[in-house]
Amino acid sequence: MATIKDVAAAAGVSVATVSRVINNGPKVSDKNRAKVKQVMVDLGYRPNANARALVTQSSPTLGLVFSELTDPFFATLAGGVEKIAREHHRQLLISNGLVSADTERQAIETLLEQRCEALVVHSKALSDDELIAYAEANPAMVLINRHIPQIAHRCVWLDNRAGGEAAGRYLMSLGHQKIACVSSRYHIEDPQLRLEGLQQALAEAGQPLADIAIEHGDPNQTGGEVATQNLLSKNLGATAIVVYNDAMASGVISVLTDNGYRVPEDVSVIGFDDVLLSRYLRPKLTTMRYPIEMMAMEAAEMALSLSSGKTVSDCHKYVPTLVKRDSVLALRD
Amino acid sequence: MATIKDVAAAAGVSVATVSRVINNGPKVSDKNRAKVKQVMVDLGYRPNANARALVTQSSPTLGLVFSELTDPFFATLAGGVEKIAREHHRQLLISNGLVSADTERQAIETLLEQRCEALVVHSKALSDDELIAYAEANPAMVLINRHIPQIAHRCVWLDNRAGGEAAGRYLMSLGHQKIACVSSRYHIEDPQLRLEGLQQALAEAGQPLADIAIEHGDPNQTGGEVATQNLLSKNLGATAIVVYNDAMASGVISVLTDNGYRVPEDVSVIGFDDVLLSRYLRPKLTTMRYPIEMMAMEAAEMALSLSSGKTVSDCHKYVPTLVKRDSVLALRD
DNA sequence: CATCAAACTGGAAACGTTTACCTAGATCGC
DNA sequence: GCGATCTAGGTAAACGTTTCCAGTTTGATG
Repeated sequence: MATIKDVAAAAGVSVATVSRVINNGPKVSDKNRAKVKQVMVDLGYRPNANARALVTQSSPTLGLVFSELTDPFFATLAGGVEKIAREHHRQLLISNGLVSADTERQAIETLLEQRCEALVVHSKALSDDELIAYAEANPAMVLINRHIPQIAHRCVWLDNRAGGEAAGRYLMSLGHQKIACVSSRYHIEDPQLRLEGLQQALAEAGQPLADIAIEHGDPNQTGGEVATQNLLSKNLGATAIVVYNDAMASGVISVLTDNGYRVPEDVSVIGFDDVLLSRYLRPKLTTMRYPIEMMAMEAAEMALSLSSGKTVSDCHKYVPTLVKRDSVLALRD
Repeated sequence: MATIKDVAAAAGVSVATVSRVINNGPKVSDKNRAKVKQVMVDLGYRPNANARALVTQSSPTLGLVFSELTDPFFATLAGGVEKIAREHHRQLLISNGLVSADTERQAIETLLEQRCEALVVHSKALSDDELIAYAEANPAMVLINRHIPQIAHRCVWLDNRAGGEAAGRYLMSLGHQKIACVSSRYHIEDPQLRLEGLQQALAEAGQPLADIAIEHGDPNQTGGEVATQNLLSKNLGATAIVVYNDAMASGVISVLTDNGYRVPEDVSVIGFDDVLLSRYLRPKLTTMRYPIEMMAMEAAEMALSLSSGKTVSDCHKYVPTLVKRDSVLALRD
C-alpha cells in the first residue's frame, strides 16, 4: 500500500506538501495541488487512519456500547447513533456489552484503547460508581437509558415511572377498573419503575393494583404468553392489561385470543416502547412510546459536542407518550 | 493519558520490557512482570491501539458495510457478524452504504483507511467490476448476499431463484392453482430472481403465472398493502399469494383481512426471509427462511480466515428452506 | 535596484508502539 | 577455571502521518 512518501516521491514534492493537499490545507500552489492529487489517484493512495490518529492524538470515531443488535429496541438505538455518526463523518465502532458487568467494562476499555473521540454507552450491569468514574475520566462519554444523579448532565434517560402512570391514568379515564399487569422478571430498574408508576396512579385513584394481578415473565413474546396464562388461570376478570413491553404484549394478545378473549372488546392491552412490531400486530397495539431513536441521536450529538470541548445543557429527560391504536377499548365515553 | 514510557519510568525498566509484559512475551522475570503490571494499573495505562496498528501494520478489527440497522434483516446480519467479531476479539467497525453507489464506495474506502484486517460487505449498488477490483486488491474482503461468478469463492449468497421455485411448488402440491405474486418494485436482482423461480416452477407444472397476477410495491408493510389492494381490485380469485418478503406479507394479510378474506381459509400467503416478525403475525406466517445470521457468521469467519492467510472453500451458496406455520391452507391432502 | 512581505516549500521532530539486535551477567560441562 | 550457552533486559529504528520552523521564490514597493 502506497504511503505518503511514495506519493511525495512520485509527485516530486515533499511529504509536507502532500499532507497539505490531503488536508486541503493552504499554502500549496494550484500546480502542485493538481499534480499531487493526480498521483494519489494513480497510486491508489489511501491515508493511514492509524498514523493520523497517532500524531493528531484524536481519531474521527464514535464508539457505542450496547447489547443485542437483533433486538428491535437496540437496533433502533444503534440506528440513531449511526445516523449522527454518518452526518458528522465519524466512523462508528460497536461493542456488545451483553448486559454483563465484565463484558460491558471490557467493551468500554476496548473503545478507549482505540482512542475514540466520543462514546455512547448503554450499561445496565455496571455500578453507578464505576460509571461515574469512567464518565469523569472521559469527558466525551454519554450514558443512554440510565439516570445517575451525580452525572445527570451526561445521561439521556426516560422517565419510566411517568410512563407507568400515564398508562394507568389512560385506562382509568376510559372506565377500566379491573386492571392487571404483566411485568418483566429482570431486576433492573426499568420494569420496577414502570410498575411503581402504574401502582401509584391506580392507588391515587382509589383503585390500587392487587399483587395477585401482577405477573412476571421474560421480556419477550414467550414470557408474555406464559404470564398471561398464569393471569388467566387466576380468573380475575380484568378488563385491561398493562404490559412491560411490546414483545411481551404480542404474547399477551396471542394467548388472550387463543382463549377466546377478543382484544380489545373483552380485554384491552397496552404495551410499552412502540417498536416496529407494534404496527404489525393485530389489533395494532396501543402503547407508550419510548422515543429511543431521538434519544440515541441526542446522546450521539452530545458525545460529539463534548469531545470538541463544548458544554451541553444539563437536562436530557424524556417522557413516554401515549400512542393510541386499536388494542384498547373505552368502556365509557 | 499515560504512555508506555511513563509506565517504564515508573517501574524502573525499559519500554521494551513493558511492551513484553503487555503482549505476554517471554524474557521478562516474574518480578519485573508483576511490578510492571502493578504500575500499569496504578497509572490507568491503556495501550494506544493506533500506535500498535501503525507499527504492526495490522489492527484487530473487522469492518462491515451494509444498509439500514433498523431493518430486522440487516440487524440480524449485523448481529451474526458481531458475534464472530466478539469471539475473535475483534473490534467491529460499521459503515452504512445506504444502497447508493457513492456511499457504498465511501464506506469501503473509510474502512480501508482504518486498515481493517477483515471486511464483510453487503453491496447492492456497486457494479460487479468495481467489487471485483476491490476484492482483488483486498484479499480479506468477503461479499454477502451477492453472487459474482469471477470471485465466487469470496461470495456468501442465497439461491433466490430456488426459493421462488420452492414456494411455488409447495403451493401447487397443496392444490393451489390460482396463484398471485406481490413483488418488490426495486430493480435489484433478489426480487427478480425470486419471481423468475416462481414463474419457472409454475410454468413447468403447466399453470404459468399471468403477468396480471403480479403486483409490485415498496418492500415494506405499506408496499404490501398497496399491492394487495391493486391485486384485489383485479378480482382474479387467487387462492394463494407469494410475497417478496415478510414485511410486505404483513401488509398483504392486513389488507386481505380488512376486505373480509380470511387467511388462510380464503387466501393463503407465503412470505420470504423469516425475520422476527413472521412469528408475531397472526396467523403466524409460513415463509421461506433466509438463513442470514448463519450466512453472516460464515462471511465473518471467512474474512477473518482470509486475513490470516488461510484459504477458504469455494462454495458458499445457501438455499432457502420452507418454514411451515399457519398462513397457508391445503386445498387437498 | 534594493528591500520586504507574501506565498510557497521542505526538513525534521513528534506521536506510542513493536521488535531486531546487542550486551552483560549467570550457568554449565569439562 | 575457561570458553560456550543461555537469559533477561536495553537501545534504537521503524511504522505513516502532521506540523512547526526555517528557508526560498516571487512580485510589489520605495
